[in-house]
Amino acid sequence: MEKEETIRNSSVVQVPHSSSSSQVMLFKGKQPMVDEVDFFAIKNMSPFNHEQIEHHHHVDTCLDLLTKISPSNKPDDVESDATIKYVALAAELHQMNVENQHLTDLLDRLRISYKELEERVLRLKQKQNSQAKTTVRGWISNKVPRVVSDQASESMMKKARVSVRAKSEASMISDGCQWRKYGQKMAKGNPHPRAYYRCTMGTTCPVRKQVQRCGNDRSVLVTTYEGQHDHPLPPAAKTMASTTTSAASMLLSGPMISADGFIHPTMLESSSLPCSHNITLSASAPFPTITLDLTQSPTNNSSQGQFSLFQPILPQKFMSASNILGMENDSFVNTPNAATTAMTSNPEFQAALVAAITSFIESSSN
DNA sequence: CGCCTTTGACCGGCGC
DNA sequence: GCGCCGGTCAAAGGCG
Repeated sequence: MEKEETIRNSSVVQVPHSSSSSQVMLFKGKQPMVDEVDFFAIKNMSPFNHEQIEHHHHVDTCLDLLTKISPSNKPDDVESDATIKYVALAAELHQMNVENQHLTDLLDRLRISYKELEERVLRLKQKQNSQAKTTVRGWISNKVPRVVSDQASESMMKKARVSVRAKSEASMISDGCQWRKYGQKMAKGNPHPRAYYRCTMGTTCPVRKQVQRCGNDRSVLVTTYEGQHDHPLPPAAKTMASTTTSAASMLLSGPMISADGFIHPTMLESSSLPCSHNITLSASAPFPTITLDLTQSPTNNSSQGQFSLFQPILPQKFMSASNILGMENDSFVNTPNAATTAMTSNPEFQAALVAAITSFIESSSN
């Protein structure tokens, strides 16, 4: 009750930011007129480091919503409509705060897991080196499991796939890119053919995608993306590229790799990640695949669930996942490694991605 | 004519 | 070694 009262008596204003996104600031008590707000003063009042706010672009998730306020500062009736919106926003911010805590915990566990895996790889390398020295002419038996090299890891990164499941009657979802079909095959276990496309927006672009209807549900179109674009993209395509690239990076960044060195798709499932049912992982050979399931949503149903990906409404929705991470810029597609590194280093990525997708689906249903 | 799709052939990886 | 399978190639044909 105390928390709810606190939220009701809090106000939120949009604060212009240097980037394309805007900041949401929460104020205690009566909502100030925007003209009266001294943003620098507000930032200085924040219990958080000023520079931290500037760099993280998501101060909203860090605000303390539990602070008590004086009853004399309740908003009056004239402001009730706006207050309702503020309350909704404040509640959302609080929810994000909780999710942030969950993800922080998850990140801690992943760090531990990564550390253990790193040590294991190191031990295996040392063991392999010692074996090579003791073998005639350094010959290594192919019976000895080979340690994945850095080059192999890089190759694996390129081979990582992001699969998007969406309800659609169209033969192909619109994702803002230009594609050329170069093959079609019948895949085992699915009565529907699988079509192969390559990106034609760049002469040397390595990005490919496969489109196939789900064998169990014909209304579900499964689009699998592979590779990273090597050319500038239009905004709609950029949002998709950033989403799939970061999803692939998330896939390979370690969440599903445990201390024993093997991939465990169930790790995310058992984690505290919110909405984890929307993201599934496949460790099946030869390529690791992350699946973003857009067919299942609390507000989704069979009659409203059909949509085309990246209609005009979508860029903003997916952009929110990029914006919240402060990486919405043109250089992104040309610096995938840096971008994905930045993205995976941010524990809020998964929640932002899921939130963006969920938000889009909800918008499509309305 | 250029670009696209179609479709059978071909290739390489993998399991038996 | 062989067959299966996924993925790609490239010739042929369609379309604007």
